Amino acid sequence: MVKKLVRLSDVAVAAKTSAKTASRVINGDPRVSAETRRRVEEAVVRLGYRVDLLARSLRRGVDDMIGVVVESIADPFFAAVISEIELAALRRGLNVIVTSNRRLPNREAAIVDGLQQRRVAGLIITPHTSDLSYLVSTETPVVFVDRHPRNFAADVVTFDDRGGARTAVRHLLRYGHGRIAFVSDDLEIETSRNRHAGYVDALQEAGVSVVPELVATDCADAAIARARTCEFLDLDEPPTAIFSARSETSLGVVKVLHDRKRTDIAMVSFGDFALADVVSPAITVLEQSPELLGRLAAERLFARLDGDHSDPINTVIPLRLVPRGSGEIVPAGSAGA
Amino acid sequence: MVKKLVRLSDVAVAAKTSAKTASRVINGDPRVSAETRRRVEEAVVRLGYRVDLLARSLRRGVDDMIGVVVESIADPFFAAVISEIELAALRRGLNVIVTSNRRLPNREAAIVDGLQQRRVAGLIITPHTSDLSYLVSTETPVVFVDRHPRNFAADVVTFDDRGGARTAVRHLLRYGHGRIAFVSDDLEIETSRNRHAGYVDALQEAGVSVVPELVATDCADAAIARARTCEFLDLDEPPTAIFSARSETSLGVVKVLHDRKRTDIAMVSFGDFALADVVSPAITVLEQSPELLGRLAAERLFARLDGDHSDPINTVIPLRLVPRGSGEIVPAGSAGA
DNA sequence: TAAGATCAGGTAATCGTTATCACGCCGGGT
DNA sequence: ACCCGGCGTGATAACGATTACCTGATCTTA
Repeated sequence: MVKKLVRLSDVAVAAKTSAKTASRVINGDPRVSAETRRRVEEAVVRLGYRVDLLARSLRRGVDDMIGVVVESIADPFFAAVISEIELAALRRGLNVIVTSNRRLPNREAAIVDGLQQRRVAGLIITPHTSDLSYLVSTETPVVFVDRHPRNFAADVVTFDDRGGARTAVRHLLRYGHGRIAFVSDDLEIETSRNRHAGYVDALQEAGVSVVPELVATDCADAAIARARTCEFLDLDEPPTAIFSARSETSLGVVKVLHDRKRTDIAMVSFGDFALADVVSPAITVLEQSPELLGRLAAERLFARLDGDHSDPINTVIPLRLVPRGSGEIVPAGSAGA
Repeated sequence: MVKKLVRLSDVAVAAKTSAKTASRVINGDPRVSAETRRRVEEAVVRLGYRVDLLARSLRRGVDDMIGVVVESIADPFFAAVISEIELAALRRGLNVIVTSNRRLPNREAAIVDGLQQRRVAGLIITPHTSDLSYLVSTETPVVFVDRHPRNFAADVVTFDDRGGARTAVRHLLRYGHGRIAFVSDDLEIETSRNRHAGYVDALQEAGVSVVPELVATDCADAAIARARTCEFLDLDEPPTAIFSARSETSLGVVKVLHDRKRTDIAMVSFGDFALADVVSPAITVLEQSPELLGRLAAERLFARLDGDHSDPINTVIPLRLVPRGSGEIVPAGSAGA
């Protein structure tokens, strides 16, 4: 039924030599005479031989593949991260196996387990649960992205979430806003927590108190962000500005502001998104580059693969505020900045 | 250096039985006595044994992994397709290797080659080059998505590109447009070609001739689409409507129309995108569901994996026009539909 | 010229799992 | 009493490539 595959030993026979020598040719070992090499190469082509990567990896003890675990593949942010990692891996002759935890509590451990059983060369993980005990005793190099793992020493690449949020909120404060709402994902997620902390930092240093009714930290998707934004606008004393801590939630906020034609409400988004510069007013964003995140993570991982045994490195990517209009709206009745 | 892994034979020794029997327990073979089973399970837990998936796949001849080849992982469309495939695979206990051809001519063959050398259980491919000779002699089940392969019989799942484009252009014609521009990616790509054909169909059946200067088929990204749109608008006789054959190009078109405040120009986009309903005017789109595409492709592939040997099936997903405003703009000086 | 180095090539073991096949053992049908 | 069949089990051989280790032969070099 299944067509017999061509093995290395078949090639060896055809080239009148041993499997070992054929292997040498395949792997570019220089200690093979030109003549033998030629014969082997000819046999490879003639028989249509192709290395069995599973067998090779089994023997070598490590697969030429890196595992990537993100929250969601469909999220443009993670999609960009993955894409960049794949590109870097490609250059190094590695393949990428992508998995998403979809925020399911037990899924992360199961995924990482599975990847280790495949003997991946390395892992790049966006930790969701904080419990990483499942890989405590691992030899596999791991790099964490976007979030810090708890109780686990490894390279981490993140954005300056807290500092960035502080910058964004300061920006709004500077334009005279006193009632600034905060929209984010669950505070269980480290990025949300840090961005919230930055929000609080900025308000406190300006002597503005944090109003609980202006803080919504349960926006797992754009739809929920929409609902919360509506609630904000329906308050007796609605906010004059909104800081959205994530692109996904920003889509919800923008949608509501647009539907209600509230061009008087300022807004800054943590994270850029498509058409942010096209809607009216254009959205002021804190620019974060998922590509850079992916690239730096891949570089770190590769360094480890190359035997870098130094202490874990913590890379923090700074963020840049890109004013486009929505963040420079002054509150009604104000004289402006 | 490398910690010795626990092997199945170690488990066997600890459980005072043979490797084969231990294997039987691991794989849920019923022909093991309860007592032996218990001893093996205990040993597995005590030693922390984990199957080596590489070894298992080598022995079995097939890896529990499916390979997915798309054009770009970062493209929201493909990201959604991949995400859905991954979900389906997860339910079946399979993992997904994701690769992108990035439109590099030789890359596709190399990728598929590599995946086959890994003995993937199946492949889901968005064919880029039309030459698929590299997998002609394959046993591996393959499903093509979004585009048809040339000279290769296999399951294919696509959208009704031509019919959809026809619908979109008819829509514009109905609103009185006579000068309708066409913006798309290269016609080398089958989807572009089909959508262009649908565009021509609609014009011809309405007795409108195709004007070459209103057709731009070289828009590989949003930036080029922007440039072409500018050129259209600068013509002596500019179009009154634009049909953009892809979400990516639509972003470029929308950007220009917005920058120039040309709210008098109608537009329909093939493919929805974030904020399409928020910009002004909201963009009328032909709704295509990448999730459905991914799901159907995965279902087809799984059916093949389960031994379905019937003739290749061609699945075509219909599209729905979603009027939102931009497609219902009537040309200046017209009385309307 | 002899000892040592270098080189091409080969043999056999190994990676960890699973398939093949054979072996006792027990109960039931004849 | 005897044979058959199913069951639980295990020894051994794959799966396909690589690596550790070993041959000879050729080439240096003191």
